[in-house]
Amino acid sequence: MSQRQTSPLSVVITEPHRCSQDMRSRILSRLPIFKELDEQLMSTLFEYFVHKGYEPGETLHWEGDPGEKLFVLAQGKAKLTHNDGQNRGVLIDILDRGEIFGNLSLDPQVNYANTAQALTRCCALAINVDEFKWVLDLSPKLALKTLQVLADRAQLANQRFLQAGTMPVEQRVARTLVSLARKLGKQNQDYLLIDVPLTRSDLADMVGATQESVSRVLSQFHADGIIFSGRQWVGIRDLEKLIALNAQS
Amino acid sequence: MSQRQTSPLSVVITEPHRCSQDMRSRILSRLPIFKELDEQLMSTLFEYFVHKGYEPGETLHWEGDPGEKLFVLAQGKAKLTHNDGQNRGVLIDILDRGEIFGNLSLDPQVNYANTAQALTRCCALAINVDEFKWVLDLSPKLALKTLQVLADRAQLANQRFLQAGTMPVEQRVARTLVSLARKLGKQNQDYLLIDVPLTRSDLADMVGATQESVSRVLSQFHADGIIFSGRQWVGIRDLEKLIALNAQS
DNA sequence: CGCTACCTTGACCGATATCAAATTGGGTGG
DNA sequence: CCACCCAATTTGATATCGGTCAAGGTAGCG
Repeated sequence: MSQRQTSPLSVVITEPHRCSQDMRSRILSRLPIFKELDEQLMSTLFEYFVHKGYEPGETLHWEGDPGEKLFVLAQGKAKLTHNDGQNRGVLIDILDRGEIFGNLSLDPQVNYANTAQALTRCCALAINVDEFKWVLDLSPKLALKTLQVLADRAQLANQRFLQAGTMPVEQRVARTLVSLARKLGKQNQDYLLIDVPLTRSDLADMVGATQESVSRVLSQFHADGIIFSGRQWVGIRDLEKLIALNAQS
Repeated sequence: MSQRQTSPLSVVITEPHRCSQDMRSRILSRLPIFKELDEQLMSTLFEYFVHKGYEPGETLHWEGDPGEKLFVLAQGKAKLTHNDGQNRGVLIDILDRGEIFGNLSLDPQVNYANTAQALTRCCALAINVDEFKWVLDLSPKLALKTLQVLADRAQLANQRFLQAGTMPVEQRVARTLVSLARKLGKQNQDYLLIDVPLTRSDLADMVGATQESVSRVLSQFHADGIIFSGRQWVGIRDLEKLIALNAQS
């Protein structure tokens, strides 16, 4: 136990401010949203996307700023947060490769409703909403897919609100870990790593609790042999037990 | 004070299961969503809408059922809720005349994410999502408007979640009353009536608290001369003070 | 006028937030 | 590879908001 440790999290190798042309169009064409687009349209649409790299901690867009763009994460991970003044915030979602965010309402008059911040070195593609709308006119299916994304997010938020009032912190943490594992899990030696740098505070902002409470819960889980953790990372040893925890009651 | 009281809430006079053809198209054409549609399209779209009346307590659609339709409330009030098993639920929004709800994702494969229930006698127009989509193909602007509705709702839910963890119940109730007053307020003699039948439980489901806690808070507000209330209704005497309450800290 | 669903009040207690120190993981530079 | 360092984490003690359980009240519909 006294041996030297390094964080088990994946290191993103992308050069900052750069992701290959090739990768860009590959990412885009794989997106469910663009699946049913005809090729002609797709290539003109892709022209409009600009790419940019970000270092961990850098902000892709700020809540409250004019919502000029729509983003797609091409590489790395980012977090989507919503703040209320200087107080604590909500961590709405962890964004992974291929996810869409930014001004989903597609109305440039509307400000960004949340802030996107890089968790790892990452690369994002962005398009002006006006240009996106222009394509939308040609393919309403795109709009439907966008609707779906928003509907899911609204749904998620309501569920969180519900759980915040109903369940004890322990269950909320358990549930959150499970869903993170499903989304970002990476199998290591003898545990399932949640492959993204997440502080206890981040986790706290996801479940609606304090950093300290989350820490206590994780300590307990650790003592019970359910998880394995370090700074900014959590590995799951016993997913079953975790699932059982949030099913009961 | 010993004089006989009747609820000050407005009574909806609509015949059940009936709202005039005239009213229907008037309601629809006034909707922001349909504002920019050309007349030809609008009239064909309106053909698809069917109307139906509901008694208080009746359900317009159930969470979990196949999301076949999109609704527009033509008259009366309804509430949109989200439940988790038999436990407590969330009251997502109070629906007023002209508001859209139902399966906003417009994917008939998706189930309704929430339940809509009449609070007063009311009348709603409904359209099959398939038919709506058909019109969508002709006018993508419609989709944009729908996106806006969803984006707002997601935003609202996140704010609620944030407040649930950050603010004491008193402030959450104050804030909720203010927003209800803004949306549904009707000026009476010496108070601003929130013109919709809302139980303490409903209010509790909006702020994420128990009926009892809400009752205590309202009692306090009453003692402080801020509000005036009876069964299923609340009137606001001092809106300023209420606003001050949720602004502080 | 009576009944019942809705609302109020009280007592008690537990889960969490807060405040306050330690402790340490693991990145960095030598 | 090792020593250093600091932000991230853990842990403790304490206060308290608000949930739960349990009776009563009462508004206002029929």
